[in-house]
Amino acid sequence: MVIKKYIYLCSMFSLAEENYLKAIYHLEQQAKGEVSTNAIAERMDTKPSSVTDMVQKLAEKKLLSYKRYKGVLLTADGRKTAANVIRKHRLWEVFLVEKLNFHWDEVHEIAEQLEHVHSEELISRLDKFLGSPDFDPHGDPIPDKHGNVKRTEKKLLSELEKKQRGVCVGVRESSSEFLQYLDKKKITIGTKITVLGKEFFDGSMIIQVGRDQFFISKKIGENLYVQTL
Amino acid sequence: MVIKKYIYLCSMFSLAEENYLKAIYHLEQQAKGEVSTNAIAERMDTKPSSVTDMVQKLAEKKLLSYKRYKGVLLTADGRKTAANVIRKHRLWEVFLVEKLNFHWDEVHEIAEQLEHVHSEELISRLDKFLGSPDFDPHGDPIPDKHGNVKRTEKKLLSELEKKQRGVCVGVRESSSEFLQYLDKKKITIGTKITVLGKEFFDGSMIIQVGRDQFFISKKIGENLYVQTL
DNA sequence: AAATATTTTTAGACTTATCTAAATTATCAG
DNA sequence: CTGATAATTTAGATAAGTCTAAAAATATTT
Ligand SMILES: [Mn+2]
Ligand SMILES: [Mn+2]
Ligand SMILES: [Mn+2]
Ligand SMILES: [Mn+2]
Repeated sequence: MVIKKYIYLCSMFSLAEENYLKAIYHLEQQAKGEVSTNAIAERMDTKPSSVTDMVQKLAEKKLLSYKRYKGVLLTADGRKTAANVIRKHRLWEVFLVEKLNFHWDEVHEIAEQLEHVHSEELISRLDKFLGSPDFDPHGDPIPDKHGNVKRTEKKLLSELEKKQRGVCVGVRESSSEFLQYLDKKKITIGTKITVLGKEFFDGSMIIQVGRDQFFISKKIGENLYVQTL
Repeated sequence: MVIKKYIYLCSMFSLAEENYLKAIYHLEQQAKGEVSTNAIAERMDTKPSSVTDMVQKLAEKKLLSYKRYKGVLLTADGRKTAANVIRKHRLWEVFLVEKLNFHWDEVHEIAEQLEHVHSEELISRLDKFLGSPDFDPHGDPIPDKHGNVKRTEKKLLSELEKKQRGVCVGVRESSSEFLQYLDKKKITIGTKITVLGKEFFDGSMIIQVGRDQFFISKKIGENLYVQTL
């Protein structure tokens, strides 16, 4: 029996290419307009010179548009490819939490690997197996197979005013530390939160979660997404 | 947010290293004794010179013992590492067939990718989720977490004599073509087969499967494992 | 508008994993 | 035992993706 070579190469994009596309996709959403070389380098924890190399390669492949010194923008192709990687990442996260009982702060690293497994059929069946979920365990929307994302109305908890009420629909940061803090405070996706007080000096708040009332810093409020009720 | 680099590198072995270890492990089982450079090259579909390079690297890492011109043998470490990759491959194959309803001839390629996802916890949970299966969809034994394999008594269908009866417990080759042939003939793991006749000239047989009786070539008989009843 | 600082790109080097071609060692037949 | 053949290794090249250091372009200050 002869083993097939180039599992990755015979698929369309390399692991490195997919990771760059994903990073650029996310950066495009945050800061509207061209994405800078340095921004990509920082997000990917690489050097700007490496980014320039890769960006030139991706431009040749028509996945993004690039003019020297002017930053990049994904093309329709590039955006679709990136969204598909993100779709896979988030579906796998759902699998890990719903089926393998991982905790929501443990799944990101593993999904970073699983998202690069190439098989349309696999993802289509995984999606069905999971009941075609719309959101991942952190409340992030799962793009459909065409790369379209249903963007929902949500704001940061820090944007709520005194006496307003919201339901937690997602986290902006999903580090273990932050997610574990939320667990300790019994906050998860779907939890209802009422703002009892807000301090303008430092942006801190007093909130009510279930029967508990407690203080949260500005940083917490700026990393929790809610829908107002 | 900063993305962690080197998901693969911070785990112990590279994709290429794991594939070499796996290939050598399989070759060791077939032909007892040292595994030759050419044999590895053929199985991996690479050139012998590439094999020499990799084998020298793996020897430095104490995963195998190597003497120039004399072939290689896995060390205990090397064997355990290889068995663990095979464990992952086969568990994922079970997942694909049992949970995602893939057909047994569709899962190998996808498992070739999934087997390189690094996370002990993932595999331990996957194993539990699947009910700690002992065999993969092709009847191959799944090594335990220490790399131990329960080797079962099995022989090739071609070794059976006239009037002997056996139950299919595995396939030696698992190409799509062969597996689809077996489906057409309604043979799968667990199917009972009776040898009605055997032709010494060409090794062909007449067998009974359920109510059907039909002719099979030597090649078929040499790729089907059975346990005699 | 010129000087300075920052960002971005280029040039050249390194690592991993691969290849071809040539050299070396082993094996086998006479 | 010796020469031919086969197997294996070495040497040198290549491609992908990264890095450092230096050059070039852009942005910001004064
Ligand atoms: Mn994630
Ligand atoms: Mn997520
Ligand atoms: Mn397989
Ligand atoms: Mn198998």
